Amino acid sequence: MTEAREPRPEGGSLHRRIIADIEARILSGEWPPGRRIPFEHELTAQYGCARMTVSKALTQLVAAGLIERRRKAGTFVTQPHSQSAVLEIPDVKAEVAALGLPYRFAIVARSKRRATRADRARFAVAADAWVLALTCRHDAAQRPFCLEDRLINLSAAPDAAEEPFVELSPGAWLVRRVPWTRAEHRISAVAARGDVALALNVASGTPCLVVERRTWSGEAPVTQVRVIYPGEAHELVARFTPGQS
Amino acid sequence: MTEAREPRPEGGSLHRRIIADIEARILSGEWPPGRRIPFEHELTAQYGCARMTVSKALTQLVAAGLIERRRKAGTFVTQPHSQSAVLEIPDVKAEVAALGLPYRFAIVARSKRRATRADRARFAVAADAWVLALTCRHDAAQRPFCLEDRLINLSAAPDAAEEPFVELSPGAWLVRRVPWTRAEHRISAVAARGDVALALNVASGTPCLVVERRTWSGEAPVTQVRVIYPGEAHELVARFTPGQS
DNA sequence: AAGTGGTCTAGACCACAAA
DNA sequence: TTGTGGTCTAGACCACTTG
Repeated sequence: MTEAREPRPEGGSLHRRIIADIEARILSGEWPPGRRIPFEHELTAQYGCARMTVSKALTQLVAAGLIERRRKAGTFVTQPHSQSAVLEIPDVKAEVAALGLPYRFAIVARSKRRATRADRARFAVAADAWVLALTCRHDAAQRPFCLEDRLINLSAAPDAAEEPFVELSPGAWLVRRVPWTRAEHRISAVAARGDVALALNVASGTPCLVVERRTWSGEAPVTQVRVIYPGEAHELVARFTPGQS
Repeated sequence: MTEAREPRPEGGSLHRRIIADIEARILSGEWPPGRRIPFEHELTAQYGCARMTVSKALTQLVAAGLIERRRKAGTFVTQPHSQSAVLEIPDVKAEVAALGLPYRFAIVARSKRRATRADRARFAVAADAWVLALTCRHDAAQRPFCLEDRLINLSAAPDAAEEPFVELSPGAWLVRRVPWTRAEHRISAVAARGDVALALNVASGTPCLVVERRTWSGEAPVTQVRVIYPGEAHELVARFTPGQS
């Protein structure tokens, strides 16, 4: 049975207030890394609530990486080790729209073939697999915004072979069609050379930001893409606020 | 009272199995974006468990971004919009150690001053605030690995003024001393010029990867740092597996 | 051996949005 | 108005780890 209890006074639910309280003590330095925080039963008494409510709060703080829990020993503030941040990788169209510029894309090269040795170096597809190679230029305000060089594993996305990619760019089309379970991104800086410099309309040697993404569905590779952003203007932004739950 | 129930057969707790089941249906495409998934009371019946157990599972799937919940309407598979990935930003020392190379760092410039106009452009510190500007070169195997240009707000970290930064690099020292609540990272590509090219021992114009990080504690700025990695070799890696909870 | 966290139950009341 | 999710309770048993 549920007894009468006081109404929630302030910012939302009780377990959120517990989270906020503990988080504040950790972030202020009052509870430094390594320090044991009160046991569940102590917090239960302190907040006058059921154990499950405290447990819910602490579980979320574990997920946020602020605390660690060990049976019999207790709950401890984690030692900060490596920072992690959530990197948003938007669709190029959305990215251009966010700048308030008109967007356009065009397929500049297309080739359906059996995977070559070079293809297999980019992406672990079977030697005899059919792949679709696409090069796509994305424009913002009639100027080159980025160049996309993509390889699609046609056994994972057979429909791609017949798709003209008129309405949707290859990336947007794939994200709607093929569910993926794993992705890996690599970000690096390169100098634009030859065809790339030409397509992006920059001088050879111009530094460019490169985002390479591989996507799998289960164990099967789906696509590999290399997006090249010209010049020093483009920025990827990642933010992290610990315990934003 | 708790009735007898079957022992947990397979991979862990019941709510984890519920998570795995639903996740599998979403990732396989069986439940496409926008589709309503069973109500809590249906899942409760299906798994023969209490409502709270289902709720716990669904709450975690919300946190993972796989589903959205609307009162009275139900729970729906989210539309994929922008991909997000967790970017690990390790300490430089750990980064070099991971390559199996000997690590060393050296402070190459140090200046304590009141914030200049240029400093305030980098970071929103008060006009009369004391700041510590540091330039630090990190070496791997006796060769320049990256160049760190840092500004520390001395009102947030007063001890930094007297710290020689011999044992720990400024970044490692700060992470241990000053709790931070918010960080923002910007990643871009630039060409090495002048002093930077000299310090990194590369030709002028060499493309470099730049990671700029600003850190706050509450509303107060703590530090701003710009880390420049020379050449085309360095890569930042980010991975994403949806719903790894 | 004892005490911690991990998980689960069978209820309950409430807030909110859709019909 | 109605039915959904949001939150909470007061128990319970179990697993693990440490002393």
